[in-house]
Amino acid sequence: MQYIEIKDSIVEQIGSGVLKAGQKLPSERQLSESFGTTRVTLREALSILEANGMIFREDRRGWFIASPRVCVPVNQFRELSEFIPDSLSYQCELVSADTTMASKAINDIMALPPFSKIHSVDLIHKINDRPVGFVTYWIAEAVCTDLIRQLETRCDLLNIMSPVLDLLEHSKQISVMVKGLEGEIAVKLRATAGTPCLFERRILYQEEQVAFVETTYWRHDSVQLI
Amino acid sequence: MQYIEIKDSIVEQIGSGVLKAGQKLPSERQLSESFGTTRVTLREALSILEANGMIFREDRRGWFIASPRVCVPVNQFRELSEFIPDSLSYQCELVSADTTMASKAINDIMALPPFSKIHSVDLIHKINDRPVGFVTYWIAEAVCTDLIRQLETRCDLLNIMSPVLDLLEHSKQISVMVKGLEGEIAVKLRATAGTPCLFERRILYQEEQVAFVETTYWRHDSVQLI
DNA sequence: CAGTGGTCTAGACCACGGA
DNA sequence: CCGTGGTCTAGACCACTGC
Repeated sequence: MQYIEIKDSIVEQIGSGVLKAGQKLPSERQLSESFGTTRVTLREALSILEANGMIFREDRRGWFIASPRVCVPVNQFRELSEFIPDSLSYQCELVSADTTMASKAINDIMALPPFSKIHSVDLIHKINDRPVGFVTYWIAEAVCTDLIRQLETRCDLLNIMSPVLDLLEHSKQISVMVKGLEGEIAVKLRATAGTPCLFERRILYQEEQVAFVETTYWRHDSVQLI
Repeated sequence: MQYIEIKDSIVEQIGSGVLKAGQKLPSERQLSESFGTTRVTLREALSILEANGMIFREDRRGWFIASPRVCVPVNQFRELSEFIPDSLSYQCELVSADTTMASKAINDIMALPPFSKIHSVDLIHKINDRPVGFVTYWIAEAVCTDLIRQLETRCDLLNIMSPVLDLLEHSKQISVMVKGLEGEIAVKLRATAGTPCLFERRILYQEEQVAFVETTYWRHDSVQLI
């Protein structure tokens, strides 16, 4: 199995420090020539490293060396920024935020009464300018009437909502699994369709009713849930 | 993108009930011919379905339709058997169990005093006769001196240790991430090297010392952590 | 033993990223 | 506009599974 040797060779280069976090690998054609093989076989080797989170791909941009995973708390509702080591930069990008009638997809999870309105917010976590997490919030309007306006000037949604979240904390439901990225979310995370990712969903209840849903797709090389 | 159409076509077949959970797909050569394409492109489509946990691969055995994910509690130390729906069968297979001096790999995590002995136990969770989880336990000998002997007749380790675990529960450390399967574990889970899996580690402390380490590699299509 | 999946070759074209 | 990664073709051989 030639691709195992290629993989090991690249692992060694990373371990020895010749290849550093964030650095771009040479082009697939160059690499396959260096290893005396074809692109198909080379890509097999890269896929294994990708599955292990040692390298990652940005769609049509190439392959890069991954940084060590950032720890993300799954049981606390705290801003990700608090968990980023000083050596890395962090930025949160607001993708969209508005208040609308619940769609079918939302109602499948929230089971709201007819004509309920919810806040729907999408945002992206960026570490060292790389998008690593795509988050969607669905929040019953009554829970935080002023949310959208506040997001116009800041995007630390969990901070904004922290008083509310503290109240709801007692009945939460968390779910974590692996999913493949698809569609808009894949594009926003600069991933190709089908890239496996870590999927996390947190639901908070208020009087038996779903009040708060957070859904995050994490680039799996970037985070570790704690 | 031809492989997207192929993927969608298979998704539809699964949705419509023509393909049922556990069922084997036709051979890659047959499928690629039906779709009028090559094996490479067909495998691209299958890989996306695999990343989404809709189908899974058993090394050299073929492709199968996945069952819905089983919920696995990550915050409680309860036997998996309690969480298996009645429609599925569950079995726990003891791979190895013995008491030895801690190796380097173990000490990197447990940081034990010199010459400490630990119980080292490997076991496999099987659902419907399919191995879906490979678990390794490292347990300080003093914590449960009689463990190995008890495992000779039963393999519900968490039940056996439940009184101890209840005592240690107050200081636990949990970590979840995606990893690629490799080596013996890949073989035992009938997976090919590099298959992404859900990796879970739970550590319990006793008086600032690591007393209990549980490491699980889950086939990602099979489980959802809650 | 037949057929399968795993691995590999040697090309090709296209759309997109970045200069 | 060049080079890149994404996609695809049409084969091939081998080791293993399951009969």
